[in-house]
Amino acid sequence: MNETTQELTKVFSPAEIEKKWYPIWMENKSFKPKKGKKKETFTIIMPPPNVTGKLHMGHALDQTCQDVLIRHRRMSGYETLWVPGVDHAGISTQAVVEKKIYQEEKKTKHDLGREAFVKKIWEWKEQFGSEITHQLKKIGISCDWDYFTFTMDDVPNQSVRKAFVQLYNEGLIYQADYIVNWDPILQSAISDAEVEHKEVKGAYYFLKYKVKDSDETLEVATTRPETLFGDTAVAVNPADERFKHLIGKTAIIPLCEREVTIIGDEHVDIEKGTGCLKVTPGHDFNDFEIGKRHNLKILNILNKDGTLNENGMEFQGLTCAKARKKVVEKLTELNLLIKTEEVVHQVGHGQRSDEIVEPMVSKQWFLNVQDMAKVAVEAIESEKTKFFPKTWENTYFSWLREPKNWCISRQLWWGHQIPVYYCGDCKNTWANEDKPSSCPKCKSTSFEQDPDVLDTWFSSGLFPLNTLGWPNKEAMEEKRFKDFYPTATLVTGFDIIFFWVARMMMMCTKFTGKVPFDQIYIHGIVRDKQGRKMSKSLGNGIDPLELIEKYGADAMRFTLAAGSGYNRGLNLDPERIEGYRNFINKVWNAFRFIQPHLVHAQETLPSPNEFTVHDKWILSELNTVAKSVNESLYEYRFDDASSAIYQFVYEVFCSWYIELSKNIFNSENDNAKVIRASVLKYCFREILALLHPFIPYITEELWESLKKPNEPLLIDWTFPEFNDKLVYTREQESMNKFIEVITSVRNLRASVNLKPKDEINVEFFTDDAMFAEFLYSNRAFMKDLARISAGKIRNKSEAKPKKSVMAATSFCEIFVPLEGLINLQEQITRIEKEIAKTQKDYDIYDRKLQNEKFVNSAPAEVVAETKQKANEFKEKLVSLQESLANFQ
RNA sequence: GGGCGUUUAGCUCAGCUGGGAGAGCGCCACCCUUACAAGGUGGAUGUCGGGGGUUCAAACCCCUCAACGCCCACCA
Repeated sequence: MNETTQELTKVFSPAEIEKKWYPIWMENKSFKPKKGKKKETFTIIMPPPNVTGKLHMGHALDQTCQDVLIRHRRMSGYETLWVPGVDHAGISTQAVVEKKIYQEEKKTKHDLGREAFVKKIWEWKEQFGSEITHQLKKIGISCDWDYFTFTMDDVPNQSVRKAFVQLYNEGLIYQADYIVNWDPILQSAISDAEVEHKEVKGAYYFLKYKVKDSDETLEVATTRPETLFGDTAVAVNPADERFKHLIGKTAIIPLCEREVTIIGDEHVDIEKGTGCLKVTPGHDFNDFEIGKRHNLKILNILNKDGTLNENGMEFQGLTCAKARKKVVEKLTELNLLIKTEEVVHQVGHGQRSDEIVEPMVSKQWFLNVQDMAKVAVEAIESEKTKFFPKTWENTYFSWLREPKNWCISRQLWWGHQIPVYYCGDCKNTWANEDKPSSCPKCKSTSFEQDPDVLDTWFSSGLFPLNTLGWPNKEAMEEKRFKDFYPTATLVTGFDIIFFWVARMMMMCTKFTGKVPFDQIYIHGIVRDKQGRKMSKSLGNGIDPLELIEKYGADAMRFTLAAGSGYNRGLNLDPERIEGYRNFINKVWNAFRFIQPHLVHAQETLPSPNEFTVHDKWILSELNTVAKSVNESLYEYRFDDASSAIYQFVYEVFCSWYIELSKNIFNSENDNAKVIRASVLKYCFREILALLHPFIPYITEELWESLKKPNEPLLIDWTFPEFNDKLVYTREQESMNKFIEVITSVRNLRASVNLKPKDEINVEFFTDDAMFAEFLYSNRAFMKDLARISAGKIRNKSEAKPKKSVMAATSFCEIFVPLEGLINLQEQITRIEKEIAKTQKDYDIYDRKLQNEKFVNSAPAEVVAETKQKANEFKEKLVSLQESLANFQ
């Protein structure tokens, strides 16, 4: 079947088009880097979705922004590379597979053993791990799949080992007994950043602590009475007159009757609580610090699963929550509980497990980030890397200016195992990139690797490097590390500025001396129509795959792009998607109109002396749009870019230029048809190019019918740019006047309820000679567009017809004689209203001009502009007033 | 407790370094006019959160109050 003669349906069907083009782009290698007309490369590293992830609106937005950018830069002549990947997501993947195995085999990971369990995870990954990738493809993303990187692949693993060993040997990675956030569900330490504080109802319990060899008792307030088994001191503020004299004495902890010293520490707030603090260095971050200052013993009272251990006496084996209840009961019994006050306070929860985290002291690996953080801060301060919008710097700085050393070890099995080895014979500890064959010190072959794995963000932090082959020389060569690093832009959400952006900045800069990206675009978070987060519990989630099925990927993409600028949220109303789907249908139908006329079109744009004013005007307008779209896309203003094109295609191209073409195609003037068809074709091709980054499928589909045989696919074609040869300011002005007058006539028709079929006579009165001439030469178009049967053009001084309806612009009066048809009073009212409105407009400017201070202090051009506006409204006002006088 | 942000038409939001308040959707009226009813033409709608200040001029700059949202912070 011949494409060009095939009847197109009135409504486009996205599904077929989408299915058709993705494989063609792939086959054509369009997603691969290619030298363009510009020298620079343009690289984006995709934030890798979790391997366990399901596509959600956040991904859709993230991917859309990146794809718009990459397609725009590709068409603009940069050598583009967009690297996709998937994250191994240590905790969540391990949890998913653990659950699955338990459901299917009733076995725990411990039943299987580490090796077998990890093998199971790999099997799971092979089977289900590419689901998210398939889903991403439906959006139409044009990344280079040959670069696809899984964060547990060989090269990333190598990069992690290399980075670790270097940091270790520099003394930046150290092992320490330190208080960390312990997740009792994961049974692993987690980093500070992975703790979320949530409001929880609790209570202050006021406890009685006896002072040894004294009648005095101390009143201690706590929300966690069950931790008293771990108390190793009681602290007061040394300046507190109430308790000063007790410092150095001994207090007796209730229940366990342990004797501890009463110490003085500045940390204790005299105003807060009772001014008297129980110190539990093993299970409280502050107390840990106090303990260090005073050399206190650390007592661990918890097991790894968060239950009390043998130090908990009779409460051993209970969870903290249960133990708390029992302890309170017991204290009440013993009359050691003074009172209880209910309180709502913030309690840390594990980001993944959603369980209360327990501060606990354990041996963990830490990365000293102090110096790296300084470098990362400096990179932004000196604008080596820029945030868009700039305000997100604050979030970045707030984290990096007071960095805490990063706890990088996790007690999991799925992840990059820490490359530290312990010699069983000489007790030597060392870090090694590759699996060693013997202890470097004593040559013993009896050694063990540290069982812990690294925090997932440790490997993510190296993603811009290892996706491009680092540190493997061959891989770097093959992946052209030198050409594509540093990358151009990072596109991501503000929720992972700490987790990911900061860490990439620190680590990548550390190992290469170069910042990983020139620019960082932070987009908003997709929320529902009412601005609420999309969540399972609210049931307000919108599934991108359902949207794609219902409206098409293009419509979804355009909607997301139109909503993305410098905002922090994108409240998605499904009705908007429908609106943009309709817009795409409009483009489709514009093509349906043009298509039959294309037989007349020349291969290239006609020479300027053959252009009509309409041609010059539309080419100028197109030029303006191309300019603003480019500017917007370099500033990540997807909203401005998409609305500029939308406006142009809908209101300028379809509503006017196509309408103005109908008269020509209905005429017998073959030459005019050739010119018009050629310009239409040129414009429409440019429009498709402008739209392509946003709505790639439909544009590629239509391009197929418009491209010359030797031309590439649209994805590989050229993005429109401002062309100073196609600027026709005079024609733009004339056309704007013409449009204003036609709108006025239509307005008049509506005011007397004329049907489209009813044709009218119109008399135009104008002293603007240029406009009069323009109007005369465009009279045929005026007739069609305003549905006029006959018209006259006269000077303003000539006599106006009686019994007419009238409208005025600043340069033209429009009269429609309508004897018998009009209600005189209605028309008078209408004109009076118009006069009032115009008077108001005029007054605004006139008042300014009356103000001497304005005339003297405002810039000359502002004054001149104001004068001109005032004159225009004055003219319109005079016309309206004269005409009203005529009526009466 | 600290920080950031938001408040503009019924809804979702633009509004760049101060110079006549905008868009989309929705709404109203009339229309199946030969690309498109997922359409056409025309129309209505706002004390730009409140109060003060700077300025010839404030949605925009400064101060202040209020409401809402987010992030960070040691669970007395």
